[in-house]
Amino acid sequence: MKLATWNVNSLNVRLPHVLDWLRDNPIDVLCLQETKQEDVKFPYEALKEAGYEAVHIGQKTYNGVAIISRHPLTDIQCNIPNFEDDQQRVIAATINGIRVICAYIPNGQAVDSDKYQYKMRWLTALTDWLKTELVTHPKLMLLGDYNIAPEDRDCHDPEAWLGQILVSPAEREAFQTLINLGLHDSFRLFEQEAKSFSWWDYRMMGFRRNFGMRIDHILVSDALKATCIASTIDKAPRKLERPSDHTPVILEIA
DNA sequence: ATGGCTTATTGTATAAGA
Repeated sequence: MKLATWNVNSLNVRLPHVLDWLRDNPIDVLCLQETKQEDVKFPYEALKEAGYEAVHIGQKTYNGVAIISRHPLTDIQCNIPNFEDDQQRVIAATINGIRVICAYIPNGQAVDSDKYQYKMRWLTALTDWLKTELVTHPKLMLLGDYNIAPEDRDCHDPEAWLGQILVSPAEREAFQTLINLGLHDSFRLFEQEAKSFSWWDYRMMGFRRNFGMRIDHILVSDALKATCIASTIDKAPRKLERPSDHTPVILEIA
């Protein structure tokens, strides 16, 4: 089974890329972030024609997450339980016995901003929820845009970014706290090229110069670790006309 | 390099992303 995560930066704009990508790649489950559309506009029909079921929670302009799957989705959960949040950033479903959680973790804007405080609060709530979720669902996977580059090697220029959002010590500690629940960064279970990134700024020819960050991740629980076969980043969609600034991260499991 | 891009919006400038 192959699962992937992709921040599409508006599904309205990127639907052709998503459909083309699904046609060309044998993906079973795709988690999307930043659909930026209300549920009434979500392209259930086009995805169904492509052979996928979908669940989505969205809003106008910002955020919005979806899971699309070739296999049945059950026990749908939207948002983090007991966490007051008017932003649509989490959707979860059970697929083939695996708890699949799709998350769009807040960006944070700047370390001295309210949005950064929200990001940190949000990460705490996510961690608390996952702790209980892991008890009932040992086979669990957290896929999404984390807006955190866990290590210096996940950043094209750690010195320039020192202390900034995406790499700040508190964010990296929060990532580590997730790992300490018994999760594993599946991309790092395998040998990878140096300077592997999943996002590149639209500005300053970021992609052509490979000025990027690895901020999209697939964490897997202890119970799934041994089933992991390969993890890759597919840069092809980032090379298309009008691309998302993120590109898909893929995990293959047995 | 604190942004030169891209998205959406009851728009014609602003907010947000990362």
